[in-house]
Amino acid sequence: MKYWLFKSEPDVFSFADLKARGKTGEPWSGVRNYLARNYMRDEMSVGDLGFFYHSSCPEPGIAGILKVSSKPYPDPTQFEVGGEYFDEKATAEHPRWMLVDVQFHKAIPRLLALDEIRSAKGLEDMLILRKGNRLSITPVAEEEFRTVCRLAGVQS
DNA sequence: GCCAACGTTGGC
DNA sequence: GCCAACGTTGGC
Repeated sequence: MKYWLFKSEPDVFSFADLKARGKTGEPWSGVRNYLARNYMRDEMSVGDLGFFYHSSCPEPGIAGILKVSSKPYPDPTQFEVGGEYFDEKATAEHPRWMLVDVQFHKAIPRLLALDEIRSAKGLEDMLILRKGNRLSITPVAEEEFRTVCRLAGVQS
């Protein structure tokens, strides 16, 4: 089992939105970065857990816990002609972008704010804190996962 | 709105 | 294959 951090702008799609999807979950579509794609395509397994991180908003931080709920499959938005995520070089035979579905796993009692993450002992190496880090999906070490859960008051 | 970081693009 | 220019991200 691996652990991850998924970034999303809550104005666009928030942890509450994911929770509202219930067991249906949500395709993590629109990722157009190769490293983030590779994480989904090559390294994720059904049942992996991840933090849902709110970015570009008044209160950036970890808002909840999600679960990877599907195997990787082609991101359908790459085929939507005229759509925001259309990729003219992608074909059904050779899709360029792969994604997984995620679903709500567990609420956390309160948002763990970015500045708390930054000042917490044991979280110094989290990739989200790296200056200029723009990856929308980053791996999280098991120790880091447990530390965040403890700080956020989650039984893990 | 600013600015630093950094991935991508495209000319050579 | 190099590298400058450009666009995007994201915290502040």
